[in-house]
Amino acid sequence: MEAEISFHKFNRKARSNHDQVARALGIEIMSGVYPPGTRLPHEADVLDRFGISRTVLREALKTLTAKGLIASKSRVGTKVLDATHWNLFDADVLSWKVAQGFDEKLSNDLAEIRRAIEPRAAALAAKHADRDVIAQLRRCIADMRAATDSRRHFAEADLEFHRAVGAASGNMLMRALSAVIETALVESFTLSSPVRNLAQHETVVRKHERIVDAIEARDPQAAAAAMDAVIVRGVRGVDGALVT
Amino acid sequence: MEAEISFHKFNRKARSNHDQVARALGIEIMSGVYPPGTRLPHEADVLDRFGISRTVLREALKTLTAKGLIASKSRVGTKVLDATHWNLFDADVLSWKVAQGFDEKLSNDLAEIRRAIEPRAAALAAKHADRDVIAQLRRCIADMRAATDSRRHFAEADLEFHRAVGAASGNMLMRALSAVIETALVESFTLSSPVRNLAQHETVVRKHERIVDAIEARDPQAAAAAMDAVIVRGVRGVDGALVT
DNA sequence: CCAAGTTATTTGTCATACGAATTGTTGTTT
DNA sequence: AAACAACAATTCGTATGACAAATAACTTGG
Repeated sequence: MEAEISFHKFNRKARSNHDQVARALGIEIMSGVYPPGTRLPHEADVLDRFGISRTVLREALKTLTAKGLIASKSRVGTKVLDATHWNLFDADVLSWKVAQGFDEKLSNDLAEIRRAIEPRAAALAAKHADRDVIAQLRRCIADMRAATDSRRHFAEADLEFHRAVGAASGNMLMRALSAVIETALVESFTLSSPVRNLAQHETVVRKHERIVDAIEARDPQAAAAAMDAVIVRGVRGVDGALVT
Repeated sequence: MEAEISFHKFNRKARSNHDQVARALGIEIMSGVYPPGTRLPHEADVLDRFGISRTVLREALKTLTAKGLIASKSRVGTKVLDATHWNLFDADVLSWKVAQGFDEKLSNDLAEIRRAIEPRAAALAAKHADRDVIAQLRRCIADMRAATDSRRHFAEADLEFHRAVGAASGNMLMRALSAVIETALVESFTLSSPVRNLAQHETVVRKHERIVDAIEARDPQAAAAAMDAVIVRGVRGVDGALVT
């Protein structure tokens, strides 16, 4: 029980009790501690382990069920579902996945999705972006340029830009998708944080600027191309891998 | 007698109590009965309304919280979150959204996402699809061709094909995304089910066949183009709107 | 040996009580 | 009178114990 307490302290957001339990179990499922098809320990055991009441555990399990990780049946127990059922586009699930291990495969998969979604979002934004949206994008660029001090600050400004483009697409689904993906990327930086020099910093900012220029010029194809360049650069770059 | 009353409310899975409550509240939130920022009724009122215990309600609310629809704080109550927080790529949430009203906007948004994701998934599949995957895709085609009796059968075979392509991409995230989107499309058919004649049926099947041909020929660009053609045809087609 | 009924186990639901947190109120002080 | 601080009320969070429902495993009669 003491071990669990110390584990909880690593939780950044010390939220309510069942959220911590859900996160702990979620990460363990991702890690393969409980492979798909197997059963979780009985309620009593988990209760003992975390030192919580049954109410809390059941709410945690309900959260995991809602996110597609597990399914409970009477008598047979709660078993871990196949990975195909996991809601990977849930911010929490993706966060757990990243926390469990941000390997190259996941990194590539994320990049593929980005290359599929974001250029099209930029193209859509170019079609019907009003002055306010463009001003907002410019502000994001300014924030990126100003964020020379901390790598985390830059990542957050970058995230904000890409989220804004997703929102500017006018497509609810694209906005949601961009938001989840960018959040996962930012979380991954907290694990592995390579260094970045100032010259590259300015280069990356310029590349983002070209996206806004294309959107303002109402040139969908150019916007898409500029966005794709930013993502590809991020993927292949030795330094800023996955940065943009 | 009473089994046929609801379209797909209890049609799908007459699951446990809290799932029904969660679904009911979820659809109401989508419908704007409780706009973002406002508070849900007090626990006591909802308890009364559904005639359930507090445990069930709390598990239902926990489910909605896990899907990003609501957030609870002590003393202030549980309030509906802004639509930006909703996990639209959760199968349930998307299903509720479709059940609430499948308007043209949502239809277009879905098509945009499909045009972004699926061609790239097909291209990836063309890069590294083995014999088994191709055989599976051929089987899906055969199912589609055979499904001349019921419109629903055809939709399900179609769904299976697109899901298989998503899986064949080798990208976990794309597979998950395709699965959610296609499921939402199939659900939308249960609401509006236009008619389809045999000639068009065969045309659509042929178009799908071209995708598999391109994948088998390991031609990513052709695969992407063929997939895009299928989706665009579905969007613009007078008859099979959104069918694929 | 088989089949139908029984039992045991595990999740699902209910009911009640108390704790924690926050906000509105009220009383005190300046 | 105004500002501040202590308090109370309200609402969610957690704990606890009991019972219901469902089903896998067992038992028993044929």
